[in-house]
Amino acid sequence: MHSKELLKGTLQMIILKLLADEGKMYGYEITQKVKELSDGQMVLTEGALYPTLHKLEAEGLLITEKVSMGKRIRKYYRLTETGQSSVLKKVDEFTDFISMMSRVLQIKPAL
Amino acid sequence: MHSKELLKGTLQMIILKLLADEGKMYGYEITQKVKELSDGQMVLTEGALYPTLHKLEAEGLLITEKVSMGKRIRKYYRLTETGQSSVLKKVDEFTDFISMMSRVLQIKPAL
DNA sequence: TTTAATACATTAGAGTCTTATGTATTAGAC
DNA sequence: GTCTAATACATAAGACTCTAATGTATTAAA
Repeated sequence: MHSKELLKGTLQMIILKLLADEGKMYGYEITQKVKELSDGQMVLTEGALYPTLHKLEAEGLLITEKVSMGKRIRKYYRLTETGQSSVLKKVDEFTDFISMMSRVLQIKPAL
Repeated sequence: MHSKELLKGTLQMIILKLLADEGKMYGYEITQKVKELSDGQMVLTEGALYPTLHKLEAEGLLITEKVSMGKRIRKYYRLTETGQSSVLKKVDEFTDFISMMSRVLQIKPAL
């Protein structure tokens, strides 16, 4: 399945939505959760994930907290208030996008 | 609504699906049909449309037919057999994408 | 007669992702 | 005990797709 192009523009929303549901997560945990929820269909690459996390942090949607697990460091991410309102907006936009696409393609996707 | 990033990767499919439904169309007609079906929400720009049409033609999914309307020339596009089977595959991939995203985001979009 | 719509097209640049590469720790298999 | 896979972070070059800008030309309508 090379529907990878369809994933463009969804990564920010996925990260934000997962954090909204889970409270706080670290990068690697996000990749595993996405893999689990999609039954292995969707695999986030680090080259996409980390730059996106850093960007969302720089934009003030996320804040970080470093936690030492022995010698290994985990960087937990959490939504800011701005981030919380942003999730709602992005998910709404996505459902609007789906219904628009269904109309343009003239299909009725069964969920 | 800046959900424009979500549109990435959907243009080829939209063009192919419209041609599958309509038989043959010319570029400008496609932009108008998309605008109509999406109630003005989706506007194809020429910079995206024409390169994509040319690419699909080069890949053998479309064939063209030039028709003179007085002094103006219209270039009609039509699916090849390869194009026809490609549409089915791409639309299937899109519905799979939607159901996968619904699971990952843990939402139930109402259509 | 001038503006908007029709109709084609190209190009520079932006944004997002993939692929490749790098470092280091920890758990488990043999 | 040692090697491999999994865990955990990160950056960088390049590909791909789109936007915004620009260009040419015809036709309909105000």
